[in-house]
Amino acid sequence: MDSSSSSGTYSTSRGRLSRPSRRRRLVLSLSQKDTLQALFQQNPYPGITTREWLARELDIPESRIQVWFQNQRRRRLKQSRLLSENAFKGGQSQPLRPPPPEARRKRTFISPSQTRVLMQAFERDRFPSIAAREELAHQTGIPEPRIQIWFQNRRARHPKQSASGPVNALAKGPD
DNA sequence: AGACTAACGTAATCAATGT
DNA sequence: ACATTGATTACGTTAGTCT
Repeated sequence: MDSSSSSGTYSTSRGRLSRPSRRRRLVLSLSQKDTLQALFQQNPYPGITTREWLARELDIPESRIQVWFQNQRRRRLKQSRLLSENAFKGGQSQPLRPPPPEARRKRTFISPSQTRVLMQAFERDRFPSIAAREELAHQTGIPEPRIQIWFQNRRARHPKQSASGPVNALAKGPD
């Protein structure tokens, strides 16, 4: 399978018998990491414009850029905590608060018919694999990263209603 | 085998949109 | 005002890469 649509290399899916549920892991090149680190130093919270510019510049999907920044912020926080584990005397050690300057991604509109497709898929499987998500993306025309977010939000807001419990567990007891 | 880290999970929250 | 819901965050976990 190709694996060469970008300058980044993807893992060669070691022929796992169980179908992979995650997307193949991206391996960043040295120069890609360089650019990411440089931009991170300028702004650890890049907006959609910067992320999309980076995505084009590095030939990496924007969603992967976004995840890289999420992971990198965490690495930085952990690291700075180790450095200042007991040397917190100078005052607050700059909690790296998020002053979100740049604009977010514009809200994606999902039509009722698209929502129906997603709902049906959700009932079949609340944790769709990358293949399933891409299939849904193809069916609906919604980008796969947006579908992933849709499922995350859906799971959080519609918790499983006791799969093995009684069907009518709506009434929370009379008062 | 262990370190590193991309991918992915939840929970809370921000924010746009519709009522 | 308020409900709904997409987007973003911090933080924890899973799993592929590399030494």
